[in-house]
Amino acid sequence: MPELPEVEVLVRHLEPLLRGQVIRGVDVRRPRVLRPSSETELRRALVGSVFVNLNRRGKYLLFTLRRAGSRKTFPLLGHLGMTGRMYLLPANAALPKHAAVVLRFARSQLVFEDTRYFGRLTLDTSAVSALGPEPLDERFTAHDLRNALRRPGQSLKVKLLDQSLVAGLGNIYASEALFRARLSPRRRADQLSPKQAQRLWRSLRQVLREAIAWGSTVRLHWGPADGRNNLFYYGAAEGESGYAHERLRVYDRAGQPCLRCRTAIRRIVQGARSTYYCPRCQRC
DNA sequence: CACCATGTTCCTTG
DNA sequence: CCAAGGAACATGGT
Repeated sequence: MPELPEVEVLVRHLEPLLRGQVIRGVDVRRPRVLRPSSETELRRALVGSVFVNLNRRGKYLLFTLRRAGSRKTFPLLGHLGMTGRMYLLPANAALPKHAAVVLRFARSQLVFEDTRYFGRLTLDTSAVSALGPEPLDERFTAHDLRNALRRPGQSLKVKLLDQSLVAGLGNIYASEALFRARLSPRRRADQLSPKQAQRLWRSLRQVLREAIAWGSTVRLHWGPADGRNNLFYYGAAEGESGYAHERLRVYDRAGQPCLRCRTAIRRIVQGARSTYYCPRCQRC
């Protein structure tokens, strides 16, 4: 469930459900996702603690908890990796095949499910300090973006995925933002004019904001993965049939006509990952 | 069997 | 020392 918008929507959804919940038990089925925390470490910190709040930073979930009878709070860091999901189930519900960690409450349980186990749930929050600015923060300006892209010379697309420059963009929204800004993903990042940087800045924020707005209004499927792709990137809402990629204008549309000029969308590989773009609209 | 997949980190190569 | 590229992690879909 990864990029920034999905995490944001998940955080908004989960926060009111978690606040005040007391953790009675911790069930670790895949210790790998705790890295570098250990199972005993996590259990000792969490059992008896209560959820205070939940925030997002980049693609990370930041839980704040408090030990019973204490005023001091401590953080718990989550990351969904490529295939992670988090949701509440009734206390006695059966767990999915790829449940990685389960936090048990009196009447419900928080399930962290992750088929590929690339995600994390850990007491180590150090990764957050390496993140660049929040793209939707009002303090993040077009000038900041231009400076971030300035340093070495690399393609725009690859740079946008660098979480230390801007936090939260992933492979899908990086392509989408470049399409809207009409900038080539292959273009060197370090020589954008102020005007182009401004365009990219606006596009990037627009793409992320629209995705959050969309995910907030549609009824999403919060339960266990049912074998299909439940990402809201693809417009898969509960009770909806079909998976039209309507929301995405270029991603995964190789060979299809550009929505702006009808030229065939092209797929290239950059940094070992797929990039989609319109060779006509997105010139250097 | 082949290739692809929303992410991050570590290692090698130049 | 730095940047770029690749592999690894692990599972599933087409």
